[in-house]
Amino acid sequence: MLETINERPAMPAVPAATGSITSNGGAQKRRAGRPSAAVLDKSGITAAALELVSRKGYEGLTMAALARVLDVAPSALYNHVASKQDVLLLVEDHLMSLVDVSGFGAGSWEDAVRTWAWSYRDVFAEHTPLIPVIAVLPVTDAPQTLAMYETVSKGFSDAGFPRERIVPAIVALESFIFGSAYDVTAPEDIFESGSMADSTPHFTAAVRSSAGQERGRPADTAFSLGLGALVSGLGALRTT
Amino acid sequence: MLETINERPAMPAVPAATGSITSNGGAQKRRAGRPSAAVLDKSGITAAALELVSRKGYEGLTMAALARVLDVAPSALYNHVASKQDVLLLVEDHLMSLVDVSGFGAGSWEDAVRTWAWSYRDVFAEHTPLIPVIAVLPVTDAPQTLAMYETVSKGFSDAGFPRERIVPAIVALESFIFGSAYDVTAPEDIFESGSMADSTPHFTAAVRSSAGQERGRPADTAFSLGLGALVSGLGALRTT
DNA sequence: CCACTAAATGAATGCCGTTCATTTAGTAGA
DNA sequence: TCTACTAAATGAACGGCATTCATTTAGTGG
Repeated sequence: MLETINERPAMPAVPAATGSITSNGGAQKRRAGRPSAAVLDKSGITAAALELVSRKGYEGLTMAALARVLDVAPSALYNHVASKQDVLLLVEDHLMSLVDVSGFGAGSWEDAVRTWAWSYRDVFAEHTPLIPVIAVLPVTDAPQTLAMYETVSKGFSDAGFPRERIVPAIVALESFIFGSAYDVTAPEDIFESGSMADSTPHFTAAVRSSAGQERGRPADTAFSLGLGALVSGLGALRTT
Repeated sequence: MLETINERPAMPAVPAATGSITSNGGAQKRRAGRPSAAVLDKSGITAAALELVSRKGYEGLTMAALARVLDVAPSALYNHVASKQDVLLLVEDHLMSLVDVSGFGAGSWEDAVRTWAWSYRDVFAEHTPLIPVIAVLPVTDAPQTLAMYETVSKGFSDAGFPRERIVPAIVALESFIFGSAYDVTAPEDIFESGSMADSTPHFTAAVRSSAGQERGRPADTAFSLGLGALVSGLGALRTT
């Protein structure tokens, strides 16, 4: 019965951004002698990178293309970011503000986790090239990411999780979410065994059988199944 | 009590390879006029790529470097593979033969899944750049991968899984495994919130608390926790 | 010995991220 | 108003990358 309590939440998985790209957080200290009309700043670079990605995908996100969008020479970008990796970090942190954490503090812990997990997966399914970046990104450099973790941690704590289990539980859920985000991008026929079908009878039968019965995308079925297992398994760790 | 039944299996996670790199499966049809002493073939390219990766990592795996290892001009590689992506595919499929599926058919379904999952994660934790490749790789082109799926599918089927649930269950486990493989590569201090610690009290407390109590790598704790939840949750789908 | 062919060659191409000496243009203080 | 200072933009260059292609090399069946 896992799937019946684990349907996708009805709320939009990707609600309006809570963190808009307006400024770089006041970190920029205006000092003597500085020209007032800087063409570039981190928030502008972030916005341009996001627009470029949505139009051309991540292969289209090059420093040259980014500079062209901003009507600037490629080398000018290096006055504001240290590397292309830095640009990816900016984008990644912004995306974290799109993840829906509104369920924490509102309803049950289970519902909150499900809403969070679905929207988290949906956001990064569109941005899988950033997933390797996240794995290496120290949260210090990523205020929006840190804000998300704070909200989620509080939600777990309030739900009765022992403090020392909170981080491992979140990490386990995130691992599942990132892997599932890749899964969304897989071609539909990825499991067609083709000419070797004869030598893999069990697998071929399983593939055919699941393909027949599916409502919606295969990736959604697997995500729903795994998320249900994780929510009930991890939920059992609560002490209250 | 999840963790007590979910300890890492005592068996070596990465046993001796069952599939050695010896030939290209007899796919090469010798025809009239062909010179007998070809310097290159797919298995040789795979072995060289693997050696290169283990010595220099994936940044070191370039077509030029690969050609140098094989004592050949870079362009010569293109007589045997269509692209660098093709090389990655060859490597990826070989790695699948290193995943330990010996538990299926031997002990309980739970133990078999745990052994498989730990070794699967361990193999790809050393090869995270291949994870995006797997997501797009049709199994047709990957005989070792297909062989693994066949063994695992049979294991699930014999354990009493309804046919239509087998593929989604495997996909859910794999998603968790891939995400967890990234987690292994994360720096230890990735969650140090640094100067922003004051504004994230719950998260900071959770991080400190888990860091204190950990036996072994943090990634292992999270993997153990999530795997336990998945195994018990998915195991409940069995009908016998 | 010839005709054929798989395979290796090496030069060239185009794109990439990045560097750096130089120029531009605004501002604060005299 | 002039001068000194500085952040930011410039454009040419660099080295590395995957990939292409006309050409050469060297075995083999007829």
